[in-house]
Amino acid sequence: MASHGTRGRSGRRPTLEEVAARAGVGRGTVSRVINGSPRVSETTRAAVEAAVAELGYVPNTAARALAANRTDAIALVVPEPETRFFAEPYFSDILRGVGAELSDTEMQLLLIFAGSDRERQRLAQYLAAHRVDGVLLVSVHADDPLPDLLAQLEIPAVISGPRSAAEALASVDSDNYGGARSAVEHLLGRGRRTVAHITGRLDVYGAQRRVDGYRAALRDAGHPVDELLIEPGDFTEEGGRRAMARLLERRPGLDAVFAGSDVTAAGARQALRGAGRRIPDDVALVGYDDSAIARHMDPPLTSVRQPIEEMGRAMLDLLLTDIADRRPAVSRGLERRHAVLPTELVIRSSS
Amino acid sequence: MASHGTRGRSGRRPTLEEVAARAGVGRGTVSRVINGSPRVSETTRAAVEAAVAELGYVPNTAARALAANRTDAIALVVPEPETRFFAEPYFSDILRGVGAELSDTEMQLLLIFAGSDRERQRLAQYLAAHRVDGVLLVSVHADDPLPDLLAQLEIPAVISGPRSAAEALASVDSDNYGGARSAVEHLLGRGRRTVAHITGRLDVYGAQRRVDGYRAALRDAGHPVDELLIEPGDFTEEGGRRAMARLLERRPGLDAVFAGSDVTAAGARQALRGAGRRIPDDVALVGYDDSAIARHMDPPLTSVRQPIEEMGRAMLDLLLTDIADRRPAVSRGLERRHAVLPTELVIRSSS
DNA sequence: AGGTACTGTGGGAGCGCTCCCACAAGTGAT
DNA sequence: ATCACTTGTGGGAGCGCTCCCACAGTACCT
Repeated sequence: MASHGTRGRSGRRPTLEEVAARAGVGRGTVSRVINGSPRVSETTRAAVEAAVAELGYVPNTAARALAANRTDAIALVVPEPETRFFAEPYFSDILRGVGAELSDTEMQLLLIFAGSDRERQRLAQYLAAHRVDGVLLVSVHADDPLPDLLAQLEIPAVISGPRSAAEALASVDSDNYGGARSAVEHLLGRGRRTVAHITGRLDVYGAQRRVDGYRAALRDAGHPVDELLIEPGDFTEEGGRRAMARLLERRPGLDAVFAGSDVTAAGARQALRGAGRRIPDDVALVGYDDSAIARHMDPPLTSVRQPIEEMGRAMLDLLLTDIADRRPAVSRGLERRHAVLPTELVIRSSS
Repeated sequence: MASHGTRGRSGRRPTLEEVAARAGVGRGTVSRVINGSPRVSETTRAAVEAAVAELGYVPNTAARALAANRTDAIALVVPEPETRFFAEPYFSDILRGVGAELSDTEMQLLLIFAGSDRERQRLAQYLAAHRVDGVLLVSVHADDPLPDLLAQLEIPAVISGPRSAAEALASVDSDNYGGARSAVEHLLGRGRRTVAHITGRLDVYGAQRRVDGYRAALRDAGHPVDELLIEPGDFTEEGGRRAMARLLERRPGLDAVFAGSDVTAAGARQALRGAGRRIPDDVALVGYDDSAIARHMDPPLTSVRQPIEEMGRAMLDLLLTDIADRRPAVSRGLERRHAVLPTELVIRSSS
């Protein structure tokens, strides 16, 4: 945090032109040095750099933005109220990943909440003004109009968790299919014969993929898929409790449950306890997310971990590429614009 | 989120000039309408507004910033690693207050972490580039160079929790003195005779003020201040435990403790339990912050609540005033540049 | 009638950059 | 020697605003 050069003398900040005069070169040359163009001789570069240091020159962002038509800023848009943002570690993990990756850059990250209608209105205005070069979108519901707005405005964007298999935006996701698969394979591997699944909200694409993974694991192991062992949940504790109750009624002989989330698993656990089932002795239980709940449950819950921080990093990478290519939000080509990161099964004593 | 006018037709955004042409007026007039100048006739204003709506005009922020030499953005600077930011409700409450107050404004809020040296470096660069019109500073340590940098760059700033009685920056604080006072008065009012105080870190000004309040309450009630009843802590649980142990050794007859924070109180509670003292029967306990810890302690902890969200609001108000006055970080006049907000004693069963 | 003041308006100048064209100087093939 | 590139450099034009001066028009005094 050293103070630079002669800055402050006059209160006015030095301009490119002044640096150029001081270094005895033209304006264009200083600009090239500042922006790291290779087309500058070593001697000239050194002279310019000296002048920059002496004057304490810092480029004027507004002027640059105006001339170059870019802002060097991107937004992380959270279409949720702030409370959820702070409550769920998911967001802070994403933020950490993005932040880490961003620190190598000149880019500025803006955090924008769009939970209320009011905030959404502001966001729309903000995007229309093109105040950011790109957008990172986390936790988007299937019917959210935000992606369309982005596409219409031709703003590069990356979404975490595609809304469907045909997601038009670039996306980053964890391998929901593979994660579910590994969970079920693990249960079968431990000798469980009747594995039930409490799903997440099925309007969430990731939840669908988990069901697919569940089915595939059973099929590949030679088990028929019993549709009555699949019960829809909604990611909530109460939903997990109810779903588990129904499953126990329909298939009292089940000996394992794969829940769509840790919270759901917590609900299921209560219902199991209520029915006098012991975990894992009578029924093995596996959750999804590897959240704090999983670690603190009694017994500690086996769960599928997603590399959330890495997902944040991957999102940023994709976005910066798009921005560099000046590509709009909707993919034109069909390149690898959907990154899928591997999950990891964290085995604890519930299974 | 309605889409505006004919925007998108060409991919290019309309400019002021185009709006002017459409409305049949000059560039200056459109600018006046956009910026809400009163010096425009009703008819003209209506015509311009119609043209703006038809073209879907949105001002170019960069051009405005360049011409007007302002950014319409302010930063909330957190000189802590992100982890603490998410862990402590203090920050999110401040953020909520600021956000609420800001939504009436055109201003943009940036959240900047400056926990690591690397991040601090970036921040310094950022501020030097004058990319924000003002800065909100939370949780600043006494020896932090940031306030000086702000003053030197002549950037308006408001600090939460002044660093001393002679704080040069505008500041917002809660009434630490009064809060401590009310806590001690409460204890005396319940018939306690020997009230100890475990302080916070005494290099934090607020902690000093709490000691002052503690002393004043005793004096005004006609109790002599026993210096051996004042034991320095450091806001941590371990510190509270140790301080309590020392107090019990020196003054085994004490019947009440006012702790500098809830966390400290939690530590004190352990030491008291360990020494076989019952709370509140043998020793009454009062904390500070009214955090989640206070509510979940056994027994629930009486604590001093600070209106944090309101503090955020107040900070923003002060800052916006300063920005409007184009005043630098250091106060020139001696107006009411130090807001102090009242605290509230939340009485629970620990006292 | 002439002055004075105020209101509303148009448009020039300029904010500090980037982009790009022009051009000088050097390099090597013909 | 000529031509064809390449490399490094200077500086004009222009990005889309705000600021401010100039001026027309109206109103109200002398």
